[in-house]
Amino acid sequence: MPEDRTTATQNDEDGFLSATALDQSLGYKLRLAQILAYRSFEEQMTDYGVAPRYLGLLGIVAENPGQAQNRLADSIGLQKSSLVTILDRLEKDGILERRASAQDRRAKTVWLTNKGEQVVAELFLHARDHEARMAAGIDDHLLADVVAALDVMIANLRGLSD
Amino acid sequence: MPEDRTTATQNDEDGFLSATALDQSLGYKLRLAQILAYRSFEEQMTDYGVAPRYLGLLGIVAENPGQAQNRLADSIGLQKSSLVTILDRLEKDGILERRASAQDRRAKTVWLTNKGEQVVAELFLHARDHEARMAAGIDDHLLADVVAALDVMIANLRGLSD
DNA sequence: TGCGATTAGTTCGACTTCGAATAATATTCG
DNA sequence: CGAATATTATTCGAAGTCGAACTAATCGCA
Repeated sequence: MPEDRTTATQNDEDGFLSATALDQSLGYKLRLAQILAYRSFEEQMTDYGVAPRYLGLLGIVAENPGQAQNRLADSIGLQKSSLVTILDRLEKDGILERRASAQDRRAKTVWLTNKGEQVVAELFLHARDHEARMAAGIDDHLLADVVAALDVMIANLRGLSD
Repeated sequence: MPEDRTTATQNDEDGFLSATALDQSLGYKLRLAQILAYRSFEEQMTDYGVAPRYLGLLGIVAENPGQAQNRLADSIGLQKSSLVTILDRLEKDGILERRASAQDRRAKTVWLTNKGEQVVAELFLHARDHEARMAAGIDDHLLADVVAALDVMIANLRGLSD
């Protein structure tokens, strides 16, 4: 499809619109990269229900068994109310389970099931492959710098909202 | 609140849970950074309705007046059906307007209003400030590398879904 | 020890985004 | 030229996330 010449445009090289004002916009690029990354990964992971979308959460539960819901929600950047239905579905799919806390009768603790551990292990293998394709052409040293920079931004943003 | 010692945990330095498996996970960090960045920015921009959330879209419309809805949706990574209510609300707030296309009776073209141009200019000033705080401690050269790396990832991800 | 403040999880209505289906229109091809 | 196919925007029900309000429980302090 030839470029639309009826209105002034600035295409990037693949037919998507862009804007000079956004060229250095971190927030915008984070959002776009995140939307595309999650959609792409979830499209490929068709046998795992909602687990691919919440692999970050599941990874944290795997290495921190028995944590409370509010801590998990905080850690992945979602509201505690959002976690209710997320955990409902992961529990229904047999990926994790909630247990009552021995220390605090208000609290629930969250644990992976045996099936959950297997699913998480498989999804991490797929995720590694997907990330290799996402990051193709970026050398390892730069990639490590990007990850470190993301950590700094996350820490800064967390500090902004205190 | 002291560390919870009843279950094995791996805290990071600010009381948020983490996981070794996620330390190098680009997808997860993109998502977390994006959630926190947008929430933080939107919390500060209390006088602008939904415009702050869609500043990326508005920036593209500003520099590409008169584009079709599906191209805008593709460019910001959302489904065309999502754009319908987004444009409805931005139009209702007087930020932009849709016009019928002269070339294609199915299509609508999207234009900023005068008010929209002003709002976008103001929001970009605020966004620049917000991004400075988000990226505090990251030197300019590394930041440029991060932006470039995000562009490569976005291009790779777009290529994966074709 | 009792009480006020705070916390943990849930509910509910609202907001944001998705994907299938639809109507209208444009394009392609025999 | 007409039928078949593809495209654009919209609708609608569903999924994902939010934030206020609520109940139950805990904590800290006088």
